[in-house]
Amino acid sequence: MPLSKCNCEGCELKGLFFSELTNDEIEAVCTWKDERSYKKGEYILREGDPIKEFCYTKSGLVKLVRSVSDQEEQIIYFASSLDFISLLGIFSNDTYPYSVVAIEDTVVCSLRISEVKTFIRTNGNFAFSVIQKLNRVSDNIITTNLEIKRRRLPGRIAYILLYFANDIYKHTTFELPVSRKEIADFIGMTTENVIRTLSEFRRDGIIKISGKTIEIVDMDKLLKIKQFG
Amino acid sequence: MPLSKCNCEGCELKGLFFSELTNDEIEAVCTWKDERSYKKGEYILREGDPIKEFCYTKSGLVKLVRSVSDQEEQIIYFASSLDFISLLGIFSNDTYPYSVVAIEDTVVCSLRISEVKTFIRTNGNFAFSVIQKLNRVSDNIITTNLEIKRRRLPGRIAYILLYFANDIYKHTTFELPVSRKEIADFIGMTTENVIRTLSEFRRDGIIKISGKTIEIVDMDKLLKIKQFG
DNA sequence: CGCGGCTTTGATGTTCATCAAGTAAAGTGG
DNA sequence: CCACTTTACTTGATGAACATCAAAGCCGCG
Repeated sequence: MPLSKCNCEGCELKGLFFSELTNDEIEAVCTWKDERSYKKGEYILREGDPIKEFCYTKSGLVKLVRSVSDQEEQIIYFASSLDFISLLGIFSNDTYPYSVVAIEDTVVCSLRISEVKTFIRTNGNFAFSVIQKLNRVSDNIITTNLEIKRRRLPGRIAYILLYFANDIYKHTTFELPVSRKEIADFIGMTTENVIRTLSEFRRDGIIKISGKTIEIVDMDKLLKIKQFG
Repeated sequence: MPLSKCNCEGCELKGLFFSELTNDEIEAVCTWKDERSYKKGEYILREGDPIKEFCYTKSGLVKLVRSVSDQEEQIIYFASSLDFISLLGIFSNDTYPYSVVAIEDTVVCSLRISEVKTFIRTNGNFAFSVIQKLNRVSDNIITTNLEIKRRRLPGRIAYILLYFANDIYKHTTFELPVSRKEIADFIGMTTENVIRTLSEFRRDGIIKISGKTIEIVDMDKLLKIKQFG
């Protein structure tokens, strides 16, 4: 996995993450930047690994997972492009409390955490920018988990289908990037009941399923289930 | 609710929150500091209010709640002394996405958010300190919610009892600061089932209950229920 | 006193997990 | 490429976990 040539100036993240840095500073960043590609299924970070880098996704889709017992894991969050994947405890822990796995081909940009920490201490605007972004991601994770928690099975399934349709793919037809089991691990239900609910939605004409492809046919009904189910 | 005189130098938070500021800077902080006391049950912040202050609890106990419908609310977290209560989205939102209510008599210290933001931009070490602390709190909330989510009713009750006993009161006998309904709103179950489970624990000789007072009698058994229930 | 909120218990039905069994799909080695 | 293995998916039957409804006791407060 080779280092890429420095092309931060053209990176779509510049405006997001580096808006507070001067071009000279960005030059400096490039000397310790590392851009890597991961295939679907590959581990990007492993639970328990020492935190050495500050990572974010340039493109692709990843899941944050933690194992809660042998054979059992809990999915914390799905992070899409331009999200941070180093966040939970990155500045307060020494090791990652979760793993990050690519669920689609993903490009990750990593900065050495020590250098990021130095930048935070010396560049207040950069620090503020980091706080804002970390804050937004944590907020998202917390809110998403609360929204899931207050719903029952059909509502949870509706929620996640609409999440992929509206937030990730911005289309009513999309390829489910996750297995039924992964949905189950995310919403805290069993695989069988995830499948059953999807089948019911299909029988009721709310969605069409063919393998991993989902088409939302009756958006209104799905929204109502999300609201009241 | 009067402003207190400036006594930050002696505040137990100095080492926690202000360790990165010089005495002169702390002096400056004091000119826009506001310390207030709240009685049990009082609202400290209200969902939807504009975020003008950066608040933390000096002493007491509060709950972070959000209303999810008429008659229904969800408890996000219990914050004890020296916790931050302004966190979720404080640097990325304009209004509070949740309310904060005192569940015991509580003293809250508030700093004007605009001044805190300025300090973050001009004092990198302060910024870093804020990031660390926000990070730790978000991490706690996320982890707690995941731990609750993966358990069933008895495990969830055991979890919250042990949380109050070990983390908050550091004693096996304590006054439950929350109603049965509030426990229910936190763990995502009904009030009746919270009561039923507590009664079962009592019948099984795991705890003693008299009103709000809880005594943990069989710690081993409670720990096992927390682990496997 | 009496009202309203909190608590408690029981009865009942719904929701969900578990177990079982079978099918489809996807990877593996010859 | 095909037999083989494994993994993902699907459906049904059953029982456990939980919500809901109902009713009554308790307690603080006006």
